[in-house]
Amino acid sequence: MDRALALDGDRVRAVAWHPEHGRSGQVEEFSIAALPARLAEEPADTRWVWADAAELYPRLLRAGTRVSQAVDLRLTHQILRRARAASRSPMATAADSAWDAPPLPLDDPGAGETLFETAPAGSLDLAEIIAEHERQQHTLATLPDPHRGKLRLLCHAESIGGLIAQELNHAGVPFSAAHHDRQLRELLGDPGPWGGRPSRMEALCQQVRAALNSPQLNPDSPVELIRALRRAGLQVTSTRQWELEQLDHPAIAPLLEYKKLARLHSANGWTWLDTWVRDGRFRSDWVAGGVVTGRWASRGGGALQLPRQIRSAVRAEPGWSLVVADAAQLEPRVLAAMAADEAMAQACRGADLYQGLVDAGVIETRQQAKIAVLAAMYGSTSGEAGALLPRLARAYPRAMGVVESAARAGERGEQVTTWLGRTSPVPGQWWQDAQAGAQQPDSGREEERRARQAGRDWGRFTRNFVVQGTAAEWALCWLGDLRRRLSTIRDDEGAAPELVYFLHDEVMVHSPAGCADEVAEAVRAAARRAGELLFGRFPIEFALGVAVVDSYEKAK
DNA sequence: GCAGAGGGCGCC
DNA sequence: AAAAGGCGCCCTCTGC
Repeated sequence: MDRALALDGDRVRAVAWHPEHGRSGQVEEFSIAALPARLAEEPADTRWVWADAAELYPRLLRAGTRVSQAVDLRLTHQILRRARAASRSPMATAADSAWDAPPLPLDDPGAGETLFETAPAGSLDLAEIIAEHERQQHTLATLPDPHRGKLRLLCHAESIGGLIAQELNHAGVPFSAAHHDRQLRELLGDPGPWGGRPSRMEALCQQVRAALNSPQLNPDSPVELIRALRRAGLQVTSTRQWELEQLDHPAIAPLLEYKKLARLHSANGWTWLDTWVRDGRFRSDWVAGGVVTGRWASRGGGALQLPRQIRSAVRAEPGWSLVVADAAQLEPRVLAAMAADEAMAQACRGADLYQGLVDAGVIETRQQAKIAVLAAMYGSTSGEAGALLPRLARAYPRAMGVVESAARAGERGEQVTTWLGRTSPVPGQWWQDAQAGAQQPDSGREEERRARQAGRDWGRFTRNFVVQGTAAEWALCWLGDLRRRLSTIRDDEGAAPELVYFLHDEVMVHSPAGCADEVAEAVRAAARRAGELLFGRFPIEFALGVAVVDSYEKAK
């Protein structure tokens, strides 16, 4: 049984909704404060339906209440809306005019194509929630097989992801501010007295100024820096690390060191620590489905870019462990499975796919295998990568066929879909303009070049979209199934493990030390389940690295 | 004084 | 030497 919830000020309205009979029962109304108790009365298999997990779930979590499942209408809408619009998507074959009915209440009038391009819409009332849910369920129910099953799985997993994002926000990553502070002082020196440069950075800055004979130089300004370097006789076109590394000059070593520290200072220095770390937890705002490909995003704190340099400050609490797991070479494995490429799947058997390619005699060295595989998924064609691609194409024509045809579709401006049915956006106006420009009677070589370039660029995007997006689907299923398994694990004292971090193909669980091994096994079991959910009996292995550690730095 | 663009770099 | 997908965030600089 579904039960829809709507928030209206500090009141909650709820009504039961049966998937086959439509709405049923009386509308109840109660205060927001009574919601946790009301949820606790409901059978555990109730599927809640709400506009958006971010609206209600944080309050429930603060009140100590968790829900096992809840349809997130916003996330589901996002998937279905774009799928419906795509000409070659599974949705296109569904005879469903209901989905064409615009504008849906979740849409902000005048907004761009995706809901995420706009500020969060206001909350929906109960009638709107029921109507939206009915439309979504109807759309899903009328799809032909196998799209129905796949898209249902995707929407379900996405909604669970919406819950998990809020649960991660609530939990936070265990983080030792004292340890981080010690590390900052070691690397950067003492913090500047009035927000100035820390002492080691200041010393390096002076060295650079002296070596370049530019006493006023601000090394944070690329314009000033290029000017000063040129004055010193160095022909530079940018201040990028790789370009500076090529130069032979006494200013370069301290400059590179300075830039490294400046990055640490601005991105994860004391200001960051004060802003994002509180009570021993680093808290960001996770955004499930925040990226077009289905990957997650984060708002604030740079949760998805936590530098390796500072990961030693991520520490389990005393008596607890971190169970850190990452999926090895997830994207090429996903590609092998979605292409049903048995030869490539054979090379995936083992912890190291790249070595698998070497052992299969496809490519000579592991390094070359890595370059070739990344090139296949990202669409690079030049240099060493380009030269290696024909080897892959000969050995694994099915897998290469999948990414090649996705690229060709993108070059034509068409949309592509992931394995479960997430659809890529249409190229923007700039792309249409470039194509139209080359069609004009007076268009010249420059216009044609631009159109071809835009086509190739979009082809690289769609090529990567199918792989990155399907990998995100695998990871979402992995995460969702792991969450279910964790809910039954406790140590001898009744303490429960909790998910605290998710990074595309990597998860972290903060677990009582006494059940950490059980958690590690759950992580492995969830990965196997994710593979089955997506690819059924197709024999593809998703190798995991799993570590039980006290600090994140020891995980890899 | 603020918004947005671009450079640069961290993560996958 | 630069290349090849997806991001977020900080800094500087520009333009209003």
